[in-house]
Amino acid sequence: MGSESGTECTAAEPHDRVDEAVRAARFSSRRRQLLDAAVRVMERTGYHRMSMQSLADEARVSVGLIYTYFGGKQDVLLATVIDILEAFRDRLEPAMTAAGDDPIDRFVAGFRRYAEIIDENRDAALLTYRESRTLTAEGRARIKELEVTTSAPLRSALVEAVDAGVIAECDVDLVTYDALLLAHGWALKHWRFGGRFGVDQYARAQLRLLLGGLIVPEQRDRYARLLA
Amino acid sequence: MGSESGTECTAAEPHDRVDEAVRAARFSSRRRQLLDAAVRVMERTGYHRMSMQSLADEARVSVGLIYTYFGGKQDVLLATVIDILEAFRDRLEPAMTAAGDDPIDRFVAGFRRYAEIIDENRDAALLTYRESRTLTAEGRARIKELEVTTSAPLRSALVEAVDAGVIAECDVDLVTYDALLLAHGWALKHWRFGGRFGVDQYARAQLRLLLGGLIVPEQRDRYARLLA
Amino acid sequence: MGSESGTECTAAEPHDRVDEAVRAARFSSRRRQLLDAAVRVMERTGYHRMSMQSLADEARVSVGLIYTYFGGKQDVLLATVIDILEAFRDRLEPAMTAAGDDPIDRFVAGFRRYAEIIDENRDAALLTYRESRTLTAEGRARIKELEVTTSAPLRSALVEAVDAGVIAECDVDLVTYDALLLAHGWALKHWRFGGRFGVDQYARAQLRLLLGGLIVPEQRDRYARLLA
Amino acid sequence: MGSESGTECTAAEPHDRVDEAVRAARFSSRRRQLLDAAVRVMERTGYHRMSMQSLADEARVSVGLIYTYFGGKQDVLLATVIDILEAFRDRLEPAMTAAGDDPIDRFVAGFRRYAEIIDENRDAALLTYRESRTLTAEGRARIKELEVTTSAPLRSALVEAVDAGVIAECDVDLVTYDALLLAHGWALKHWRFGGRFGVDQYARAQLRLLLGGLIVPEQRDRYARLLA
DNA sequence: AATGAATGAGTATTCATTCAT
DNA sequence: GATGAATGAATACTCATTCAT
Repeated sequence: MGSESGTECTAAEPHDRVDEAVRAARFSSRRRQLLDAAVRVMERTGYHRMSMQSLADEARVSVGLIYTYFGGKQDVLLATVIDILEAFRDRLEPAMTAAGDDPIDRFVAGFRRYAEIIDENRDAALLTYRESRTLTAEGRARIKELEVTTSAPLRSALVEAVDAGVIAECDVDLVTYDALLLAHGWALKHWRFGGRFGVDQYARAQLRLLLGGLIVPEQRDRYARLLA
Repeated sequence: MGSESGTECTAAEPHDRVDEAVRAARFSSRRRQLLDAAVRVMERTGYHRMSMQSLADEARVSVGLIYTYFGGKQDVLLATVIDILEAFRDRLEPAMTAAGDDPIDRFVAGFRRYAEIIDENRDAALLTYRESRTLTAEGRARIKELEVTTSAPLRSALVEAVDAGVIAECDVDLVTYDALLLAHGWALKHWRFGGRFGVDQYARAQLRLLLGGLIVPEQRDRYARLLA
Repeated sequence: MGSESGTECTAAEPHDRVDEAVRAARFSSRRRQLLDAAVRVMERTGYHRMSMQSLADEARVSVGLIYTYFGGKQDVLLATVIDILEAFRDRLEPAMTAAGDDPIDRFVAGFRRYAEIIDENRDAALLTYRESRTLTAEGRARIKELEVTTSAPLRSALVEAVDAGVIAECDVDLVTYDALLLAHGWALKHWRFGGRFGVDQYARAQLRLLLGGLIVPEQRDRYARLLA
Repeated sequence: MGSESGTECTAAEPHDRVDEAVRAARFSSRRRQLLDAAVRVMERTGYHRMSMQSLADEARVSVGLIYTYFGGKQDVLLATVIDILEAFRDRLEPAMTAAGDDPIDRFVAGFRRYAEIIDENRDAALLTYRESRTLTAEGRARIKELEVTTSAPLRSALVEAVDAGVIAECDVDLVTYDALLLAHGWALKHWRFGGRFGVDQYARAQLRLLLGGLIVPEQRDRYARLLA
């Protein structure tokens, strides 16, 4: 607390700062632990069947502790969904940047990475669809915002491609959304297509469909490898 | 069944047949009444927040009566989802048949009708996505089956189109599924695109995307009106 | 419900009326049963320690049923307190009327009856004091109102006595309140005085104190039996 | 006690005595700080709604610290009530002594001071009534004892007055209790009379009532100023 | 067939208390 | 002495389901 020492206040501050940092780190790691447990439980049982007790058990903590880190059950859901969406956001751009300057290449890389992430978190990815109704209007608004942010890089690539005359004029918002929807389709219907092929093939097939009609005839040869 | 009539035994049979028919009709109409009420309540509150009491209130019956027509709350959900899917199934084929012999025309008509039905029952259409986890494995299996049946006409049209060499070789199951998914997209993101355009335009845009890359170059002129 | 019979609707109505009456009676008796149980439990444990389960057990019903008759735990408290106050209100006036026309006699009779009722429900009578803070502002307002209504006959008797010149000018509201307070004192300190004397003597002693200073010297002889 | 000092054994004693005094003072001041905070919180929310966290917040200490100074929540309540009663006890006698030798004058001074203290701590004064049920039998016994101690000076004055023939024979315990009860009435019904008059007037009115009937006719002139 | 009163298991949330630091 | 993170028992309230009428 506010120590009564007069001279050592300069030394006190960094100590407090460290203390605070340590505390913040502990707080974060607990939250992480709880969010991870929440995803696991919800994958097993869905949000509604998840009891706070089962979440506590999964995270190896007491029920009460959950309420130190989250406002309540619904807040756990919101935080979980946000956490997932942030993972998408944070991992999409690097993959696209690594793909070079060509907008189509970047779009393709982005879509692939997106599909891969979904494949890694198939059940988690579906929480957004399934439980959005459960959230408050505020929570839903927050999520819609994040969805827009997340999809921005894919959208930018499309805009560039249109500007460069590589793909035909089209409603980029709609196409971006279609891409995300088809990517989510992998999680939604994995029970049906999972046995038939892997994510890679799924992504390739969907990209062919998406881009097949969009890339202008003159550019088709250039992207033949995608359209084959 | 065991009616309490004692004296009219001989005349009973034909009478009972009529009775039975009347009874069956009443049974059906009550079920209809309840299913319609269920859809309305679930549109408002979702399945989990729907209490049997609120369902009874909406249908203007007593709670107890629901259990005469359904096995329980989950059974109401299953019946509701099945009811919706059956509506899809029953209304899809007529629309496609009316579109003539051309497989592409039939596919287009089918997709449009599908999108229209979704537009008419936007919230109901999403129940499938949202609440599938709630159902038992058996219920889910039943629904998957119905989905396949429902989509069969669209799939057939695609197969025909491939056989006729109008569209390129492709995974027809996947394309059929993509079509359904994009149609559902209208319900999923109505909040985003509903203000921008109507179902017709939405369907047209999605069809352009779907077919743009599939119709072989030689046939493009013929379907120019779709691809413009 | 709305029967489809056309001719017998005149017969239907009285039936419904009876039905409703029966239902209302059942409702009342259940409420009574629950309120009585609530008083018993609260006498034993106080309001805060009373769990809904213990209330249900005491009333020999299920927890859920309580919520059919009351809005919740706090509502049970409010209803209990109101019930007690209504008993006071309903039993006070008859006793006073029976005492004749003399305002002092009526006041004395009222105070005695009041003290008697308190003696019969010593713990219940204290709920008002103890738990008023627990109630909502609305509930408290309701109770204050009832307190005023209940004490009205006592107040009227005092006003009459002042008007008749039997007792000295004074703040009748305050004296009325003092009377009630001293009556409640019997419940509050029964542990202390209960062994020393009975309610009758308690009431007599308090009346002597209250009236001793109020009755004007000229009238003292007339009420000597009270002041002895 | 067993201090961890090892080297300074010989010099230890006087040093420890100082230490102990300092420690006791610190202990007392912390307790004071906590009791004051407790009164403030309970005035706001009542005992049951007061969480240990809110008490800690109010006192600007950690939850854990409370347990160093009190046995638990209920002990905080007991200590608070005792603290209040001790304040009454400690402030009553001086006021009465200052009033001189006349027993009536002393009683009047005592009652006035009592009412004043209640006015200063209206909510705290009610804790005794409201939460006595919450305490253990032991705690309640302790409080009853203190109440007797506190009221002793008032009682003595009455006894003297009776012995001096100034007031009529009466149950002094009861009258003492009535006096305290009427004084508490100020806190209990402040919402009703607080707007009408101040404590002074309240005390005067109640004293007139209490003494009006008790002071023997021959002495009335002498105390006319009280009975006017 | 229809009612709705009654049940009671299920569950989110709170909060006094402890204890490692 | 002091902290506050962690515990877990306690409990109000909900609601699917049953069943006597």
